[in-house]
Amino acid sequence: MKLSVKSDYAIRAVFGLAVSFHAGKPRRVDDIADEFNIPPNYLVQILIELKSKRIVRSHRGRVGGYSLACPPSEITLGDILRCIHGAVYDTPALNDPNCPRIIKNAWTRIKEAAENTADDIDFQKLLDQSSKVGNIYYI
Amino acid sequence: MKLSVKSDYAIRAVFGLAVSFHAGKPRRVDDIADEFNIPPNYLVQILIELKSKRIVRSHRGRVGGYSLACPPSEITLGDILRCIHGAVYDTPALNDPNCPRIIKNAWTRIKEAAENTADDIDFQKLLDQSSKVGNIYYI
DNA sequence: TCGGTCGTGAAGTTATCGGTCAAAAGCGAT
DNA sequence: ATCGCTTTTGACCGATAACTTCACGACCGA
Repeated sequence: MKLSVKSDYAIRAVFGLAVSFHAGKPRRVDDIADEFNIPPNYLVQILIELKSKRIVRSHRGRVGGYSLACPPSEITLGDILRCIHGAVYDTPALNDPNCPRIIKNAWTRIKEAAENTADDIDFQKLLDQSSKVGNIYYI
Repeated sequence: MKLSVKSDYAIRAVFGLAVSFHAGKPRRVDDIADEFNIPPNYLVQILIELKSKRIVRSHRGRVGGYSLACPPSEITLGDILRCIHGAVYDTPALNDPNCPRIIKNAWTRIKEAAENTADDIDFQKLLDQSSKVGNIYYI
C-alpha cells in the first residue's frame, strides 16, 4: 500500500528527460535534481538503476549527462515502477501457500488493476497533457 | 508497491469471521490464527485495530471471541486496507508540493484503479466464490 | 593534462515491519 | 463469589528497508 518516494523521484527524472528528449542533448544530474527537488546524490543511484534496465543512457565528460534510451511513447509508468521496485503492486500473500485461493484471487484483481493502469500511461501522454493543460492552468 | 503481510492477515481473519457469521457465535483468536496460519499474538493486534474501526466486535469470557460487526456484504477489502494502513494505495508524491501536477494526476489514476477494485470486492462475494469454486477445485 | 561529469560503495539515520511477551481486566459459568 | 477463560493493553525487540550523504574512483572532451 505504501509507495516509496524513490519511484516518484524516478518518474520525475524520466519525465524531465522526456521533456528535453527531442533536443538530443544529455541533461546533467544536478540539473534534473535541481528542477524537481530531488537529492542529487540519491538521484544518481536511481539513474544508475534506470540505466541498467536500458531506460536511460549516460554520457560522461564535459558535455555529459543523461538522456532517454528510447522515445517517451515507449516508456510507461509501469516500466519505471518495475525497474525501481520489483513490481507495480506486490503483496506477500500471492507467494504464501497458506493464503486461501479465494483471497489470492482478490489480491490478483487489485494488483492487475494497478498494473494495467500503470502500463497504460506512457511518457508521451504525460508530455501531451503537459503542453495542453500545463500552459492554461499554470500558476 | 510493497504490501505488508499485516493486511493479508487482516483479510484472512475477516474472511474467517465471515464464514461463521450466520452461526452468530464468536470465534476465538487462537482458533482463527490456527486455521489461517497467523501468529496469534500478532493477530490480536490486528483484531484490536479492526475493532476500533467497528469492523468486528469482541466478546470476553468463557464463550468469548470475535465476530463481524456487520454483514459480510457490507465489508469490502478496501475497508480492511484503509483500516490497517491509512489507504489502499498511498504514495508520498500526492502530498509533496514539489511533485508536478501532471505526475500527480498519473499517481491518482493508479491509486483510484486499485481503490475502486478493492472497494468493489466485499466479503459476501468472497463467500459466494468460496462455496461455488471451493468445493469443486478443492484438493 | 585538466576540469567536469558519471560511477560506485560505504556509511549512517530513521522508520517500519513482523513478531513476542507479560501482565491486567472483564465476562460467564458453575 | 469465584474461578477459568477470553480479550486488552502496552512494552519490547531484531531485522530489514528507505532515504540520504559522503568520499573517491573512472572516464571523457577540450
